[in-house]
Amino acid sequence: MQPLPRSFYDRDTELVARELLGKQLVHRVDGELRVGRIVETEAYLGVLDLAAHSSRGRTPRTEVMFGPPGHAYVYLIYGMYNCLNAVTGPEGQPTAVLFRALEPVLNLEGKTSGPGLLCRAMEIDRSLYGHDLLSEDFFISEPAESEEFEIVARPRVGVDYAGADWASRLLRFYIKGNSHVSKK
DNA sequence: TCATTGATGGTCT
DNA sequence: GACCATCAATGAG
Repeated sequence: MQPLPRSFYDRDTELVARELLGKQLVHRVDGELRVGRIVETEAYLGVLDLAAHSSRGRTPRTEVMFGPPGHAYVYLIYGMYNCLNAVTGPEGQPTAVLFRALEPVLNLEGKTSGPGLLCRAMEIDRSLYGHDLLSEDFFISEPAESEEFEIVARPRVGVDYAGADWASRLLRFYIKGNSHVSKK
């Protein structure tokens, strides 16, 4: 089990969002590995994407997205939940992929069918902001054995504020038929 | 099953 | 001061 190479993330964000499906998110906490299979993602396309935090400009919060790919963008939402993203694309292009749901593989307790819930189960919070995903305690890897699956594309969740054009784009991806996907 | 609402605090204006 | 890439509880039907 080893991290995906940085070149995996340094590509088109929509492609990375699709290819992250079926991969394994790994976090080592207190020497114990927590592992989940990624079953749902969303792509955020940067400065032009009015649903993306980075479209509001470079701020302390969005800073990491302007840096090199393969790093974690973690933010607090609604004062209660953390959300995890992987920074994608070349340095200077503030694009990222949001992790929306996992299928439990190892040492996960509680629900993982939502971006806030999966962070809670994986024990991911803002202390991991900017963390390199090519590290030995927090990374994404190929699964031990891969299964065949179909990908479904749908509009992203909770981004109506971005206007009809961006809110309706099919930038949410999930594994068809998987019971851990956050919403039908 | 669906629509509504409260919790709770960082971020940006 | 307004908004928010969420979730669970509530109540109506």
